[in-house]
Amino acid sequence: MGEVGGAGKSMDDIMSLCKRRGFIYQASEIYGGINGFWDYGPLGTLLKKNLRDAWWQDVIMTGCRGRKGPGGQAVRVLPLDTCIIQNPKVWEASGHVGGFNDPMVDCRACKSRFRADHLMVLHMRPASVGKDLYFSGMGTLEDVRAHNAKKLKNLGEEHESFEEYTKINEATRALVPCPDCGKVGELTAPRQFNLMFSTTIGALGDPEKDKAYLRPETAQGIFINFKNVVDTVRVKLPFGIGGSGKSFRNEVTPRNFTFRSREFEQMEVEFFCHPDEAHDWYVFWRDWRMAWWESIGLKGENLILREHDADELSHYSSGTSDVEYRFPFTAPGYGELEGIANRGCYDLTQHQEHSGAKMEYFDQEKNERFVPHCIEPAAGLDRGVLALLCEAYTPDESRPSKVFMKFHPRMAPIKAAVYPLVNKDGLPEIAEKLHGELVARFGHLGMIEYDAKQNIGKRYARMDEAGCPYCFTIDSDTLTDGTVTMRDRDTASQERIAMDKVAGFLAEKLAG
RNA sequence: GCGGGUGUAGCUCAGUGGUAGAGCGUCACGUUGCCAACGUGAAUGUCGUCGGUUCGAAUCCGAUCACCCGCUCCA
Repeated sequence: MGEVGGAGKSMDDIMSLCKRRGFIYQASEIYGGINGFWDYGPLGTLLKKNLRDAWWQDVIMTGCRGRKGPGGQAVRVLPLDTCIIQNPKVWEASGHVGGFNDPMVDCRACKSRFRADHLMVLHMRPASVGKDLYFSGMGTLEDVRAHNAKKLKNLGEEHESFEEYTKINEATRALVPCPDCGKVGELTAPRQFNLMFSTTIGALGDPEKDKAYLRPETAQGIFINFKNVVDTVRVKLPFGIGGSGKSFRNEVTPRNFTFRSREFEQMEVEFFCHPDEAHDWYVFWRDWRMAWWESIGLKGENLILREHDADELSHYSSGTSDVEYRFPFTAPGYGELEGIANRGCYDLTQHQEHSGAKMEYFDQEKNERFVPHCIEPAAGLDRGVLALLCEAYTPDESRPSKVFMKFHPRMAPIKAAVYPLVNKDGLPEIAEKLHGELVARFGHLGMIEYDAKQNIGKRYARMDEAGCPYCFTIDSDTLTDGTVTMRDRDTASQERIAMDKVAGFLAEKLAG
């Protein structure tokens, strides 16, 4: 059954439309699927491309669409395309290898989580009790005894064993109490949490010795090339480096359609500046990124900019905001589309320490040497696509399709459709000519549909579900006065416009 | 990872042990000509997968996979 979210839309209905119209398919579907992976169909691929292209155009190619920076200067962002696989030391420096590599144990009852190799189990069989007793805690034997002091008070000093939870067999684990809540049998088996996908380099590679990782974020590729860019491109601080690409995370629980996928695409910028300017640039990027998502059709109360509380911030960040969208499955809450973080000099410093390469920037005018600070606007492309799909989905009982996809024209996979009202009387020839002209001019932006089959209502209805914003229909009047019917998706209204004005009309609408 | 639910045609679903179904969509032909119209016809299925019970399984049992929901997780 469809769960109706805050936006009043059913995720089940959206998913079924995505399949039906070729937006998104389950990956490896004919083999039963694969958890956490999704493929894009023809329309979905175009939608995703349009969103990615808009980001490239607006962020990289036109420097925030010409918006002035906090000091009134033009914003410069350079493109970069780095490898999914890098030297594993990159991920040691970034902190992705390490902390989360240890086996963990969860308590199902109180939800506490413990390092399995720190969790110790004390096994006793006191004569006074005559059966097996188990106690748990962290640290040394003394620590565990102290932790369980009350219970151990009258049980003496003798014990059968004292060992790591990881060394204990499954049957015995069921008898061990949680060190926090004391409930027995609620602890899970030790589990390895490694959110990075690993792979082996070389056809004869050793799985351990030649181990490498698929990147969990594109950002590190930018940091490790910071010096290259500074040294080989005539560029001065402040400036950004950005790009888009696939990243991979072994999510504990892939969920919510494409929202939390194990393979996903990011659009990230690292914007480098003087430490004193970092906060102003953070505010700039935060506000502009919010405005950008609004500009492509995510508006109103479904989109919010949320500043992180102090206790949410990473230890190195002095400010982080999320652009969040209220998806049907998060409502009344929100899900993150993009995080804008003031990361200080953390990343460059980490790489400087781990690699030994100097990450300092020398400002000749001020004769000042420093490690730049960095603002990171990091967006999820697939999440953006999902938000566009959810936002566009518009139930409408009054129209034949019962639903239409209200994409912003700039995002729409199909930009326009050209139809002869009837498939005779010379109309197809005129329609095909107009179609050809529109393809030549707008084909690089999206599909231009042509269809002469079936009645016109059916063709309009199909375009409603595909989210095509404008249909142009050639009829017998076109032969005499040169006008065509422009049918608007959102209002289903019709208007006659001169055929030679169609391209100009479309150009204006698609500009965004 | 835990708990609950679901899985039959492209989509929505019916089918509780005995020949695989419906509506919509798709395609063809005819008619019509500005909103899935009408008529006629057609194509489309590893019944999620594997195994078991049975003379016989979409149906009963077990395992497994996938998706949805609630917790958890999201460095």
